[in-house]
Amino acid sequence: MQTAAASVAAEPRRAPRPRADALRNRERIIAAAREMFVEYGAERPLDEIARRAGVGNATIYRHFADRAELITSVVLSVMDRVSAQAEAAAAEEADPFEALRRFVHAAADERIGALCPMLSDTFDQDHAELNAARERLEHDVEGLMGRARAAGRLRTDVAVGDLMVALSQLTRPLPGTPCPNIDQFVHRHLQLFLDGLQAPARSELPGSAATLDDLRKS
Amino acid sequence: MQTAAASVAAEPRRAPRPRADALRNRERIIAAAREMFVEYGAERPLDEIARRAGVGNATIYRHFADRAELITSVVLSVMDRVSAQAEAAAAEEADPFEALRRFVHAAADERIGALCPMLSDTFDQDHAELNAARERLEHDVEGLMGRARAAGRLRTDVAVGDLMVALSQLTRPLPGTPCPNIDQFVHRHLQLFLDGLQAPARSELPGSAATLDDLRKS
Amino acid sequence: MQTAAASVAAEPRRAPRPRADALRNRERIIAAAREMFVEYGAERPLDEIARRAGVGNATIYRHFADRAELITSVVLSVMDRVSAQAEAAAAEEADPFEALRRFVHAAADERIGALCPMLSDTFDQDHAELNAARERLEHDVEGLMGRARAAGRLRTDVAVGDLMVALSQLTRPLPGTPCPNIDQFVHRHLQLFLDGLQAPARSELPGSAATLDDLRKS
Amino acid sequence: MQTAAASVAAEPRRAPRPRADALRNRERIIAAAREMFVEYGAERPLDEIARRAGVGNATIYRHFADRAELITSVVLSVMDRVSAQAEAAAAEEADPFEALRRFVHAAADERIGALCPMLSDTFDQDHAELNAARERLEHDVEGLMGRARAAGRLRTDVAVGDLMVALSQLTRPLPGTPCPNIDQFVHRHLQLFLDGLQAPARSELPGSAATLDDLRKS
DNA sequence: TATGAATGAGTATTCATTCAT
DNA sequence: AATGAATGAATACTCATTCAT
Repeated sequence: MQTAAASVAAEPRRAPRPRADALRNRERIIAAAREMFVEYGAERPLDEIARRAGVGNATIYRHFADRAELITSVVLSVMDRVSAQAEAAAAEEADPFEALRRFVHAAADERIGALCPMLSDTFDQDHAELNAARERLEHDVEGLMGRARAAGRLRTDVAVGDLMVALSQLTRPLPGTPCPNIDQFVHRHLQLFLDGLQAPARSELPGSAATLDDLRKS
Repeated sequence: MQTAAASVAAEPRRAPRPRADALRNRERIIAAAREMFVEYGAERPLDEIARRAGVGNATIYRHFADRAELITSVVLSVMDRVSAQAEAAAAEEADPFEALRRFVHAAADERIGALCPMLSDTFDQDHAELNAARERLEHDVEGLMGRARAAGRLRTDVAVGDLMVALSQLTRPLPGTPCPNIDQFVHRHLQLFLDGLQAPARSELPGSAATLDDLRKS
Repeated sequence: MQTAAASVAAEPRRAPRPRADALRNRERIIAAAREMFVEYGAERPLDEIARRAGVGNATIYRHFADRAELITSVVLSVMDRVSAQAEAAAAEEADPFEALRRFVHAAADERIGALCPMLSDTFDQDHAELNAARERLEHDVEGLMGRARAAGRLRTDVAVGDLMVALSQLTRPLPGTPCPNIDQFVHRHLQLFLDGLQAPARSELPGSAATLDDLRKS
Repeated sequence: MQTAAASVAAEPRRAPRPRADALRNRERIIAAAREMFVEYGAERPLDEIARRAGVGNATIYRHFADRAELITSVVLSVMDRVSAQAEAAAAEEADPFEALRRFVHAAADERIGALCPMLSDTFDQDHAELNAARERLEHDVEGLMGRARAAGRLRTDVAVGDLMVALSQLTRPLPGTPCPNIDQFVHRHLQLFLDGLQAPARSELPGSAATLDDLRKS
């Protein structure tokens, strides 16, 4: 997207338009890394990601300055997809709670668990693109929850932070385990959790409702 | 000692009563490792565990042949504590669903998230003590769920594997953050999940109910 | 390269022609290890071998999966050279006992003492290439000894195992000393030993003649 | 029990006469170490030597300041035994060459191979007791060789250094190999070497005859 | 540009030696 | 005096990153 501006040609120097195969490699690497992160966590050898992407190891470094930058790119890519799912659910689903439910399951399928490195303390939290993506996602999810709450379908003592953290936790890969083992459980757990979210509340919750911002500072 | 040994002749090797300080060290190491596993997963440097336990690195190896043996010991220790909590809840809590609820929150406090390495594929699944501990725990939790189900308080489409995995996932701390940060959420999430478990079921679950055994083979 | 690969589609993996400098490093490492083994045995730190070869330590692992594989490669390399010497002596030396004598001195110069790790119990005896090399060497040496025996120049109560072991032992340098110190003795000792091998036998030998195979199993 | 030793009183201070069991332990340790050195070289873990001797590891340090001192003690013990064998052979064997032959085989049986650490460069060569032992041994062997030479039974171009080095080399354990494998060969090799030593010489030797002193400086 | 090779900084584990009982 | 436990200094091996082709 930063290169999009240059697309009209004109300037002969500067960002010399990426070659088609280079772009393809970049996407392959991100995709391979996303699967790797979800299945095994973010600590896999880069050589393995390279092998899985079908490129040489050094090629990763041509596209991403270091491991941190690769992780950031993967996270951004996943947030994009998840936000898009939230927007689609809001646009296409009439029933407000069903929209929320659809989003939750869709986020799991989009590998929202690959966001987990975002929560590590080695992760650079102050990153412009990332903040924008975070705000977009928070805005989308708050919209979904607000509508459900307004319709009396969502209990009133939960906020967006509660949902996002639980969603991440329930879909996180077990470290060192291939995903398939856990996958069969994920949608069951999400469904149970959603049932607990419905109004009327069946119990009183300890603590207090949290937003995404609470997460970053706490 | 020398002469004492000689008197019994060539005895194969008597277990020579562990020294008090050695026992203390052993427990400290297990405790440090448990916290480490819960917070960061089972792949942390052993040197860090040693530092946290306040012992030299090699001391770990005096007590545990290698990393695998340490992990096994931690897992066993946690399973013991969690089973004990299940049994206490069953014995002391009159209301069947309240017994289950109490167990779930207590298991979180006992760091049940430290069981996650058990699910890794490098973990030796065929271990006598471990199998015994697993059976005891499963039996205990099935007892709690059975009573709640019989009393019509627990939805009928969930089994022990569903509960244990969700419980582990929801109580795992975010990597790189000290526990307290997440702790504020954990009991909220568990409460929401428990609300979703109550009868009557508010939705239909995908997949099918799973036992602990399913986890090992899947 | 990328596109080249794509053109052949999903080829299993073509052996990609080793680079010249990589080959050079490989040979340097083997040579350094050979000297090390001869002087100090096969238990020296790999870092030391790396330093002596003038490469980084990790480079050893790029070429050899682990210490065992390095040892095997060194052994194979030495066996090759020694076999070549045996064949040259047989081809070029008219007098049968002189051919044997020439081989013995040449083998010492080829560092046959580096074969000693082959006799350790941690050494993988069942290795295809190794068995082939062993058979070739045994065949060559038996040829030399057979001719000398047939000519009545070699005593009849010795076999190839006797010669090879003594040859290895007598040429091993004293640990901790640079080769030259012992070298002045080696050829004297070999000469004395060869004199003892000549027919007619001057005494009766204890035990019985041994082949190379006896070495492996005993 | 431990005070029993002090019972004879007299001097309350100063070298309080070693206790019987302490002496026994000391001998056991030396014997265990000698076997270990011969079988596996001098680099075995001290814990293993302790176990083989049937004592605790720290007991070794009560008797020997460090590994070097233990090695020295073993070497001294072996030199003693070998010198005694040389003297017995000289005294009891009428035929001069037979005396030499008997000594050579006896030295092998006394584990003269355990002297090999003496040749390492980490070994303290300037040690009073050791020098005395070395001189005694050299004197004894020179006596045996001198008599055989005077009787015209020993070739005239060899000296004591030639014999001692070859003897050590031929009886040295292969590193990492249990002794039995090589033992069956040792006496055959020695016999062949002795046959080569006999007069008349069957070939001309390269280099020149060497004494034990040449070894230390070369 | 893409690659295979090289490297140094890390981690697991072992071992000689010291300490507390 | 003897022991079992503890420790820090090695050593084998891995991996992120840089270099040469």
